[in-house]
Amino acid sequence: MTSEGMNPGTTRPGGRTARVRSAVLRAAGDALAEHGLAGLDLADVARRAEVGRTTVYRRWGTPANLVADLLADMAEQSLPRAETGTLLGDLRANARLVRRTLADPRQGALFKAVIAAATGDEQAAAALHRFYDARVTEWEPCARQAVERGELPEGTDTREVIRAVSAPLYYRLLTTDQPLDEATADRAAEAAAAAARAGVFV
Amino acid sequence: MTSEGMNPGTTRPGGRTARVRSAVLRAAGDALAEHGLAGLDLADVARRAEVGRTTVYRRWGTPANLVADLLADMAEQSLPRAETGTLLGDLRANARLVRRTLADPRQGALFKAVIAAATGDEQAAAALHRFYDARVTEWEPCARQAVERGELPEGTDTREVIRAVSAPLYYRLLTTDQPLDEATADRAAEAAAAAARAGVFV
DNA sequence: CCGTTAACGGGACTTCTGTTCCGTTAAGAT
DNA sequence: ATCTTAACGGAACAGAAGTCCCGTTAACGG
Repeated sequence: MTSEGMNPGTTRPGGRTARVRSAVLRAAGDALAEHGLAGLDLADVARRAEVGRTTVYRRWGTPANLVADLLADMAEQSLPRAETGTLLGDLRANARLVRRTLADPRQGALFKAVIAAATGDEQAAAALHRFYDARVTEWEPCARQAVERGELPEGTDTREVIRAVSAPLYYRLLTTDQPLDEATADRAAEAAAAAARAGVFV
Repeated sequence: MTSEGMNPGTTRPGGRTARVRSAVLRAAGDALAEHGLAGLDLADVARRAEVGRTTVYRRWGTPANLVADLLADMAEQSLPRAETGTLLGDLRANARLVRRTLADPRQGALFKAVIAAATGDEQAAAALHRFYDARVTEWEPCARQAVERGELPEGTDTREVIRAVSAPLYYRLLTTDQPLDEATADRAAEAAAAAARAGVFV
């Protein structure tokens, strides 16, 4: 007796199933970047992925579920952090990386869409939080090393320092029509460094 | 000859038309707060507002347009700024106000939904930008007075100081599952003040 | 290599979103 | 107060979104 309440893709995850998944996720990413979350039509995704319409409905069911799976996939590819030797140097490298990602037309649109999905669905939100957790974990050592070097006060919340770098960039992307240029990124890094040095994050 | 390409509500904006608009916007806000953007059904909004389904489709057409109109309405009610006499005091008051708004279940959900709408529609995005422009304009004098008092360096971008306060709060709301407590708000205000004093925003 | 059956995919079917039509109500002008 | 017609609202209609059925394909175990 095989358990019945099992969603498809779990018993035989390899071969065709894996190919379908990656094709669908790629297609979903493209569709999101082009039309945003509101324009995400599962039938359209199936067509782009050259996969049966029924398959997409069966395995993912809703746009939000599809986005959640896409985020789980994105969380696996982490961007390696910098090692410049100074806190400001490392934070600036991080800020510029984030800036470049958000300013890129395809990636920027994709991130916007994914955030939109997370605002309306618990599972997508959880997936998004895991994604950013992974990113912060990758870069957190920059701040920890700064504490060890004596650049930052003992007891600093190092993860919060990393988040302080990204926050203004995302805020600008979402709430203004101002461009995300490199000067903005550098300013974000400097602001985070200044606040951290002042002991705001202890 | 009356011009034909005129959308409804422009020639006779008073009386019934105005009542319909405010009822629909209120209903749209409720629906957004409850089900988020994805669950925003125009038929449902019409039912809540006790208004003809056809009317909603004719005057707004899409969820994004409805959100854009809702934002235009929200932008008119601005929250009065504080006057504590010090930069940190004013920024803290602002941070706590933003925190309270975002942490409130109804308002927080509404803001999330509205941001989601803005990520996928140009008009909604423009309306959102105007909304935040209005908010920043209301609070910008706090930073300007700090410059005049000598608390901040000459040439500081005062609007950017105000934005620096909100950014971490929105970032936390969207990308983490951590609670938006008052300590977080105070930290955001202190970080912005520290960065501004260090001359990051000149 | 072969057998079992998980997962896929095409097509018919159902349900719901959004449009059109047209009669009714009331805003604004005289 | 009266007239014109903008705007509303119910009902019928069209089209798309999503589900179900069932035959086909291929993953995994032996």
